[in-house]
Amino acid sequence: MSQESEGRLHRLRREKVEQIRDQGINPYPNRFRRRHVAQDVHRDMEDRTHEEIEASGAEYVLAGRLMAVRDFGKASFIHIEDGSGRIQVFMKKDVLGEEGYRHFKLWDVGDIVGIAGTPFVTRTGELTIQASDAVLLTKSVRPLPEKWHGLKDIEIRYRQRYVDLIANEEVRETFRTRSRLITNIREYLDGHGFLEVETPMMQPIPGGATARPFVTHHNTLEMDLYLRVAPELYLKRLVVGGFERVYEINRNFRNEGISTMHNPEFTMLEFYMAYTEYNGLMDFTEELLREVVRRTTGAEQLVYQGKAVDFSRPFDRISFAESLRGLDRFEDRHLKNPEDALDYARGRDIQVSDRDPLGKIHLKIFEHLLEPDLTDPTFVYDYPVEVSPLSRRSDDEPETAERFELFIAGMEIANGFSELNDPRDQEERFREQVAERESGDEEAHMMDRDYITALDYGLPPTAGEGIGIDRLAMLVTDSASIRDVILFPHQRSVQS
RNA sequence: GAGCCCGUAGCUCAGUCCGGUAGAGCAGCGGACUUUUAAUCCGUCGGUCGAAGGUUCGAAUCCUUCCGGGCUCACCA
Repeated sequence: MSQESEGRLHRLRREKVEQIRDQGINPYPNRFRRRHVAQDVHRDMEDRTHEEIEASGAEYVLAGRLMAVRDFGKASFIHIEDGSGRIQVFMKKDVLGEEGYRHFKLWDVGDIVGIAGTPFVTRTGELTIQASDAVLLTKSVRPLPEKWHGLKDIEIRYRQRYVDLIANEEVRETFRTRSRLITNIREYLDGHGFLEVETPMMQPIPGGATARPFVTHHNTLEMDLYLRVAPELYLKRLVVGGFERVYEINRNFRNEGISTMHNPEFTMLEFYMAYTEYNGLMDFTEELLREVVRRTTGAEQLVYQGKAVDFSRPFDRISFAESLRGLDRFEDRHLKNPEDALDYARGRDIQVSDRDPLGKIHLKIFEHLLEPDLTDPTFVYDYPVEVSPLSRRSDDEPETAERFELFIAGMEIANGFSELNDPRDQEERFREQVAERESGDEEAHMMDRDYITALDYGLPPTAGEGIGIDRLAMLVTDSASIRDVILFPHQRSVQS
């Protein structure tokens, strides 16, 4: 089963490599210069008649992986595939010569090969290169998955992504789309005066989110370091330093559960805008996403797992409390009284604890009963302050945080808020977190004195936000699992 | 961490309910075929049935444990 197992086919092909060497042929030469890709041929010959194509006399030098062979004895049709696509090649003994055709017969599906030739159109209408020259470039010694069904085994697809990418065109397209998505986000932010920065992935004090970190150790410094759970506190230090609009697209690491929505390392966009508060941030986010989705997919509407999602209309906005009030039989007393809220949750099979503060109970109710139904992009704003330890309190309602989350297709996509810039308030909240940590909460924050010092110098009024890039990639590629948009998702290691 | 499901040839899958000589297609190998499209036709090789133990005259099939994966839940974004 394992990739190390000595399959019969693998052994035969390795023997074949030795036979090829014995014939004086290098199975891995590197002096071939490709001059064209498959797409060049398709593009050049588009809109031409068969006669024009054959009369063109155009010469192409192509290279790629041999994906299919249809052998007729003294002639063969093959398909080769390169980074741009596929092209059919006609291998004819008359043209290649006795020796050339014998060389071709050494090829196997999966080999990397180079060919030179001229285009024509076959009887069945397929644009094809008639090869005048052909050379083996890289011998492949493992059999490819089946041509028709492809590779379906999810475990092999994730563990040996290279095979998945060879076999499944739609997987390649998914990762191209992901890349385009990120490029479009960068361009949008760069075009709006943002500076892209890189802040530490290894941090002495992991901050900016409530999550269990991974720990590592630096030998020379003789200190433990944590893989970051968020770049937040560093990015805000940069706003203190005068970079008024900054962003970072990079990995975060959280030592927590794995699911279709969670990978231990995941990619997050975090950005900060000075002189904006959370309402301005919602406006900005809406324009950013509409534009990025349109540039990435070509439309402002998409279908995710059978559900239509519309980015073209103004995003829905509803306050957290208002959304709860819309629930069946949810009354004011459930909003104000923790015991009533507990009853409400337990009556609907939501796991809550007597120790949960009111805001946390409300959040659990929201997550179970409301979040899954938020299909079109929806901002939910004004969260309970108890579940928003990093955001600024509302000046008018101190129990409410100036915070919003954006939900799309039932997924939490973004989390943003007006930043807390009062150093004494921040210090106090750190102290509370430290107390929780000492009473056993591993996710609670540690004290970050230097961050307090930075705030002492003065953080201008600022709003900041994190957008989960993997989840956004799931949306634009219609992927059901986060592992389908991460090239190498983590798997348990195989015991041999 | 808990529940449910899955693991059979290189790949895609039957066979497991109801125990009785491990199958198919593709790929491979040999042969025919100079415009095919999952090419076709003839022949042929290929298995630690995830692993270990147990029940049984006999286990891919029933039982137990373990390994790996998927989904749901919990935590989280």
